[in-house]
Amino acid sequence: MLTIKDIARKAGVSVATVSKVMNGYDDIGEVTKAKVLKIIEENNYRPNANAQSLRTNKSFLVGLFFKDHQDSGVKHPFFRGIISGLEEKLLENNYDMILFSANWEDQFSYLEKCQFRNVDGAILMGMPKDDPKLAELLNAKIPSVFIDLDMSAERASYIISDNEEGARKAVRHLTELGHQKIATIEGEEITVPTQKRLAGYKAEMKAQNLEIRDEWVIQGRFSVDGGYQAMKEILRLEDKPTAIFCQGDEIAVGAMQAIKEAGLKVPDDFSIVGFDDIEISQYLNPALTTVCQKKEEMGIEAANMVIELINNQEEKVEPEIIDTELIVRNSTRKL
Amino acid sequence: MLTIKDIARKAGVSVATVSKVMNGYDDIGEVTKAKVLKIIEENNYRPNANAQSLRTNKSFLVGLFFKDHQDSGVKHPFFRGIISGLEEKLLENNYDMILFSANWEDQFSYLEKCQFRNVDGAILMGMPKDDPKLAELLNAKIPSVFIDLDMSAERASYIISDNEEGARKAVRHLTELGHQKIATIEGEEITVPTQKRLAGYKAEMKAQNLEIRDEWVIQGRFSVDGGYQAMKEILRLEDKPTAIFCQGDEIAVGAMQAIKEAGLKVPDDFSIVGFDDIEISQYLNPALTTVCQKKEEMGIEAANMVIELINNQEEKVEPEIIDTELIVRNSTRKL
DNA sequence: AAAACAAACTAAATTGATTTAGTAAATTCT
DNA sequence: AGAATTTACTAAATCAATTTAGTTTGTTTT
Repeated sequence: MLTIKDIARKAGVSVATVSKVMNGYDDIGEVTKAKVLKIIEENNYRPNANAQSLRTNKSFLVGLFFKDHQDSGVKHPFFRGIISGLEEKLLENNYDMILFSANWEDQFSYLEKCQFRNVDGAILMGMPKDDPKLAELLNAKIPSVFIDLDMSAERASYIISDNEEGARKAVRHLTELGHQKIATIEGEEITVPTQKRLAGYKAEMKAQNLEIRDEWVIQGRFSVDGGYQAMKEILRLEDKPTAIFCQGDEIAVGAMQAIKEAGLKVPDDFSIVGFDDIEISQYLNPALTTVCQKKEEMGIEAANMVIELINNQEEKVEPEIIDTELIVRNSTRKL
Repeated sequence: MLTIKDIARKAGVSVATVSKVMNGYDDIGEVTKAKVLKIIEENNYRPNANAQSLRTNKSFLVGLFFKDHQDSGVKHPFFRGIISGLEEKLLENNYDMILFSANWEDQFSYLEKCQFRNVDGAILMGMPKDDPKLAELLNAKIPSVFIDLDMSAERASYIISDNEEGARKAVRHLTELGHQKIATIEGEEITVPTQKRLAGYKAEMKAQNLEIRDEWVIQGRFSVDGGYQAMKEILRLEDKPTAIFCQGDEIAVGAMQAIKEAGLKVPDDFSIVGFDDIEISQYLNPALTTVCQKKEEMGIEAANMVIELINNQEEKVEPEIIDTELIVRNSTRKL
C-alpha cells in the first residue's frame, strides 16, 4: 500500500505539502499543487482512513443499530426500506455504514461499540423504550438519531411516522365502509409505534362514537405468528368484529391465514387493514389494504439528521414526524 | 475518551505493560497483571480500534458489497437472509461489517474501498461475471468470498447454491406431476445462477426426453415486472406450456399476476415453480412451490470462509456448493 | 563472590495521516 | 537599500495503540 510518504518522495515535496494539497490548504503554489495531484492520480493513491480518523477524530462512519423483537434483525422488511434510504444519503456525503446488530448486547453497550469504532454518529432502530443502555449513549453526546422511538436529547433526535394519525386513517377507512365493530391487534406493547397506533385507534373510535370493547383490543406481536394467534382469539369470540385493524402487515398476514383456516374469507367475512406496507402486501391475495410508512424517506431524513447533528455542534435538530398514506387494496370492503 | 496512557498512569505502570496485559504477553507478573486488569475494568476502558488497526494492520472489519440488477440493493429478499447469516458468524469472531453498496461505482473501485477502510476481507454478492473491477481486487489478494459467482483465485473463493441440480429438481417435480410442456423464464443472462439454472432445465428436459422449444425459454429479469412481461409473452403463444419454471420467486410472483389478469388460474391453468424461497412465497395465494436456497447457511459459510482466508495466509479455501431443497406448496398440480 | 541467567518491566520506534509553528525566499513598501 | 510583509514551503509534534530491544532487579550456578 502506498502511503503519503511515498507520494511525497515521488513528488519531491514534504509529507506536509501532500497533506495540504489533499485538504485544500491555500498556502501551496499552483505548480506544486498540480504536480502532487498528478502523482496522486497516477499512483491511484488514497489516504488511509484509520490514520486519518486517529489524527482528526473523524471517521466518516455511522453506526447502524437495529433490534427487533423477533430476532429477525436486518431481515425485517420494515428496516430494509429504511436502510436503503440511509445508504443513499450517507454515501452521498461520503459516510460509510457499519452494521451493528444487537446480538452482542451483553458484551458491549451501544456506547462502547461507537467508541471502539470511532463512529461519528449512530442511527438506532427498533429499540425498546426502556433500554437502560440508551442513557449512556445519550450522556456521551454521540450524535444519534432514533427511528421509531421518541427520544430527544442534547445531541440526539428522532424520526417517526405519524402512527396515531395513521391508525386513525385505518379506522376511518373502515368506518367509511360502514364497519362499526372494529377490532385491533397490537404489536409489542413496549414500543412507541404500538402505543401510538393504539391511541389512534381509540381516538378515532371515540370520534366516530363507536364502542371500544376490551375483547376487541388484542395484545399481539409484530410477526405472522403473532397475528395468527391473535386472530384465533378473535375467532373464538361470541360477538365477532366485522373488521380488524392489524397494527403491522405481518400481523395482517397471520390474521388472514387464521381466517382462511377457519374456512372464512377476506374481505367477505372480515375486512383487514394493515400498517407498514411491506413489499409482500401488494402481492397477497387479496392484496392488503394498509397504512404505508414512507420507509425510504425516513431513511433519507434520518441520514440528513445525523449528518446535521455531526456537523453542527451547537444547534438542536428538531424531530421529524413523517406522515403516512392509506393504500386501499382488496382486503377491505363495504359492509 | 480514556486512552492506554490514562490506564498506565492510574495503574502506575508503563504503556507497554498495559498493552502487554491486554494482548496476553507472558513477561508480566501476576500481581501487575491483576492490578492493570482491575483498572481497565473499573474504568471500562476499550482500546481505540483505529490506533490498533493502524499499528497492526488488522481491522476486524469485513466489507460487504452487493449489487443487484434492479438496484434494489440491500432490499433484495435474497440478500437479506444471507446478511443475517453472515452477521451471526462474523460477530462471533469479533468482526464488524461495513456496508458497501455499489452506488459509488464510478468513484471508487472495490479495491479502493477495501484499502481505504482497511478491511481484513470482503464478501461480494450479486456481482456480474464480467465486472472488470473484480480482477483488481483479486490481484491485490484481499481475502474475498463471492456469493453466486464462481470466481476462484489465490486468496478468493466462493459459495453458491447447486443451481443446476436445483433447476433439475424443479423440472423433475413438474414431470412427475405429468407435465411435458414446460417453459422457463430466465433471470439476467449474465449471472451465473441464470446460466446454471438454464443448464439444469435443459439437462433435465433432455433426461426426460422432453422437447425444449426455443419459444418456451424466455429471457427475463429477476424482478416481479420481469416475470410479468415474460409471462405475457408466453400467454401470446399459440402452443402454450402447461407448466412454467420461473428462475426466481419474484419472477413467479410477476408471472402469477399476469396469469390472473388474463383470467386464468394457478395451478389450474398453469403450474408454477419458483426458485429462492423468499419470505413472501409461503404467503402467496396459491402458496408458491419453489426451490429453496439455504440463505442463512450460505451466509454462515461465507463468513467462515472469509475468516479462514484471513487467518491462513497459505492454504487455499475450497469453494462450497450448497444444496437446495424443493418445497412443494400449492402452485403446482397433477396434470 | 563473581558470572550467568531469568523474570518483570520500560523507553522509544513505529503505523499513516494532520496541523502548528517556524523558516527561507521573494515581493512590496518607505 | 533596508524593513516589513507575503508566499510557499517543511520539521516535528500529535493521535492511540503495538512491539522490539534494552534495562533492572533478583535468583542460580560454579
